[in-house]
Amino acid sequence: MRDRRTAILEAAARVIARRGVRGLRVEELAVEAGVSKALIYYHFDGRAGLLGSTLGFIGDRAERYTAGPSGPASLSGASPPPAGREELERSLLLEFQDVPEVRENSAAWGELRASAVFDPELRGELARSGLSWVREVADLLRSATSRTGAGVSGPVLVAAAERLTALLEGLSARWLSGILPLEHARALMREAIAVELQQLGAGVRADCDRVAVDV
Amino acid sequence: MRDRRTAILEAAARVIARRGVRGLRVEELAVEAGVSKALIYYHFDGRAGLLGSTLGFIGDRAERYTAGPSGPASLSGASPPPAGREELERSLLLEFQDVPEVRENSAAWGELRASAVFDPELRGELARSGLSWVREVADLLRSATSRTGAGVSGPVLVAAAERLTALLEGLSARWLSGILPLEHARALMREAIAVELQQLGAGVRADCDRVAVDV
DNA sequence: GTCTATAAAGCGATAGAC
DNA sequence: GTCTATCGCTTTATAGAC
Repeated sequence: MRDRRTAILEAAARVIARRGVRGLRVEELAVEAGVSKALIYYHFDGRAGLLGSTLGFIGDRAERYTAGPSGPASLSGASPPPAGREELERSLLLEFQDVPEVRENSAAWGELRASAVFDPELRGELARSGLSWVREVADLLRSATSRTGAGVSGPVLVAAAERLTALLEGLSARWLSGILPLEHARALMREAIAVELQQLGAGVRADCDRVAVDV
Repeated sequence: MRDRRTAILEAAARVIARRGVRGLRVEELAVEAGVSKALIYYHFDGRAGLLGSTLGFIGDRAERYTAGPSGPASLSGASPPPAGREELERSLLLEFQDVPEVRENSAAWGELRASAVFDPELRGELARSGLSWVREVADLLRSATSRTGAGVSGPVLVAAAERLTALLEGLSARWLSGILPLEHARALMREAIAVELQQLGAGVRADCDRVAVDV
């Protein structure tokens, strides 16, 4: 195991995912992390400081697994990144998996985002992580449209990225609160990607033709 | 002022919008409502019962201002509902206004949705309200596409409605947490509506042609 | 750095008078 | 129906030993 401080942050992410930010009790966190309560106060500046650090920790971790290799498959070779659209879909659908690490990160992230509405101290980190995420998705959109959609301007890509990331957060919230099945959320996300790409001029041309025929 | 019970619910919506569900203290609510703590326990079944009642109250209020007339302008006559697309935009952009009642409702709704992730008791009401909202938006989409997009199937409309409502929630969360300016949120929402409508075959035909020319 | 023990405060909930 | 007063548990936070 890594140093105690990191162990506490990992435990905090787990507890937040399970109980929410308001449900996080320093004592429960201590048990989860296998340390004493006092040690948490030694390493962090009270409960508030702990939450801030945890938000940063979760943001970093999310960037790591979003930007990283696409799992076991990537072991098979040092091939250059896959075609833009696949990479885009992979990246955005990554959040919709019922595996502990992902669910934990999504839940914790959603909690901290919701908490930021009432706690201005958390907004800085939230804005920072959000911005880099939007930029990343905008880049993926550019790659995905580089062949067919040449000449798409930056702001248009950024707007599409903002819509896709905001949609992802909305769908994620519904999934986590149990009112939207996982597969349904994935399907809606995939469709949204297709719609945005088509709008940017990278969609399957037939779709656009079909629509025209309907008229 | 109405009866005390209603006054307490109104105060609860205000406090939740200000402090969040997590931050709601019975004592603070008592001060806000101008009553004693004990009276709250007399009218509601503890804190949990109070939250449940408040969720219902907020849901009803949201339906009222979503389905209701479009403000002062509607005083001018008993004209039938406006063209589908305008009505759709009006309905979805209604949530993005920096007036107390709307902001309060949005914030409280977002809070209760976030709380439902960790409190299964809140999910029933959430699912009920969410479903009727999706249906309403799907109906508006049908109206907006009835001329040019004849023959669009129900499930396709529902999926588009689900994407738009989920996007709205995602954008709303960002607006309320102060990382997305109100006007930017409105613009993104409007664009999303345009993109979805075009996909459904109701968009300005020229857009699709333009894309085809780019190839 | 890490623990045990304890102080201090917060908060939900109730009793009982009016 | 509404209030004042208070109880009692929970939770944050710190003191001080090792």
